[in-house]
Amino acid sequence: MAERMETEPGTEATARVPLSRERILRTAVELADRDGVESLSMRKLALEFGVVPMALYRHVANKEELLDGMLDVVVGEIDPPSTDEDWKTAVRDRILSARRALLRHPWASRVMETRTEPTPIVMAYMDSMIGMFRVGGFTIDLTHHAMHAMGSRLMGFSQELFNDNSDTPPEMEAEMYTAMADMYPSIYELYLAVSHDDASVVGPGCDDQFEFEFALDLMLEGLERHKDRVRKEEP
Amino acid sequence: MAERMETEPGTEATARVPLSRERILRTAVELADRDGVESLSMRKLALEFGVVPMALYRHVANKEELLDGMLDVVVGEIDPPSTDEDWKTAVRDRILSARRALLRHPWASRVMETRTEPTPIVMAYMDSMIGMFRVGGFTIDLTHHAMHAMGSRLMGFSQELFNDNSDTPPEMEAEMYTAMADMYPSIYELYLAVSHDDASVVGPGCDDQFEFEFALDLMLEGLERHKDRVRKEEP
DNA sequence: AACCTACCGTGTACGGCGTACACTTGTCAA
DNA sequence: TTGACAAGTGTACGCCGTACACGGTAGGTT
Repeated sequence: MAERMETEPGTEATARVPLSRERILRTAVELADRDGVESLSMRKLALEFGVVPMALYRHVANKEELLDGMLDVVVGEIDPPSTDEDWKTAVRDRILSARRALLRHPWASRVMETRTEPTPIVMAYMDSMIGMFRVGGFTIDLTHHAMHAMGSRLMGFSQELFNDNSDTPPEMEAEMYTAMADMYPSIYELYLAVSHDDASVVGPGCDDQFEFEFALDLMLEGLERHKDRVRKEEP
Repeated sequence: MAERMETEPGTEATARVPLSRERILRTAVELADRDGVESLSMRKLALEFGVVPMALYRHVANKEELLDGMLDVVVGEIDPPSTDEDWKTAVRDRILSARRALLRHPWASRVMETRTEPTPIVMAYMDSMIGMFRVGGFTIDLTHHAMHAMGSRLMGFSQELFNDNSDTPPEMEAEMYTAMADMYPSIYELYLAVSHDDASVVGPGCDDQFEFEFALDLMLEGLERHKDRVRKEEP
């Protein structure tokens, strides 16, 4: 229905917009954004096109390949590296761009975890990231360590370690925490500190973006020190 | 069959070892270790006990709760914090213990990603980790940032960023990389450096353990500097 | 005009999954 | 003896991914 184009107004003759790998991937991403990747099935996706499930298999080999393709769409949204900045801000900006892409598609990081082989597009992303360290003056060894060290941050996310998506209302959450004070004293103490420190954050809770950048800068500064150390040792 | 106990030799009278939440969780962990968590199903798990699938539901509410319980088993294998060391080595040791637990059960980190709410056991782990920073002299704010910064490392793993579990033999892998040299020059350069640097590593490839500790120490040193900086500012 | 050939979507079917719900069976206290 | 309760059973439902044989349609060749 939604996928028909009237060739002439008032005519019964209609033509489907033909399926294509691109269209399938884009729609799958939208569906996952809207309803969550868990509920994405080949059958529902086909329904979205008004088409029988097996029709999709002309364009993607199977569901795994569909997921790979969806990740490619997301990775494709990451900005290319800037060329007129020092390595540190260039890497920083790019990683924050990756993070933005993955926040737009919250399922993506979880799906990324399940992949065993990178697609060419992901490979290209890694490659250019390695290149950024290299032109920044990193030795190949330090670049290697840096890539490992950045770990998940390279893909623009780090565990939010239980993203606070609970469906409990805030006032009840406070109650819950005070009830836990005996059992988990340190968590409680941290909760108190964070929830009373409303100055820097809008409302109680923590500023994920700040935390992400804190960790990122910790790593970047550490890497910079390593780099300079190596420089001094081989004058 | 395997789950029967002969009460008397030669007698047909046999008694099942009764099901229990503990036994179910342990067996599920073994099954996931052996065949991968993807292929773990309630039906196969029941089969392992020679029991009908629905029997399991007397002991675990549903599959989600089963997975939660399995993670609890894994987290239960993490050593408790040592009390007679400085914070840095204590935190370091504990995280490496967590990493060992998660390497023993490679499915665990992936499943952890899919959880939305922590179990009490995971909460307790977090709590005691927070406590380690606190007794180490961290302010509550810095502790907060530290917990976020350690991110996945707190759970003992960081992305291995495409664990090299490919089923291609090593000699073909070399070929593959050289074929990719034009497309991904930086990856190729890195590959060359790593595969020729056999001195520190047994065989070509990279020493994941070394990389993990490199990143870990980068973070710990960065955190230490932050801590000392705060100290000096408020004498 | 007749026919061949590719391609692309269809229809049917299979085996596997999680789990709801009603049932039997075994155990033990009253 | 009975009756309650817990533990395991059997059946069934609605999902899922996808193998496989089929039909229709457009374009090129004869």
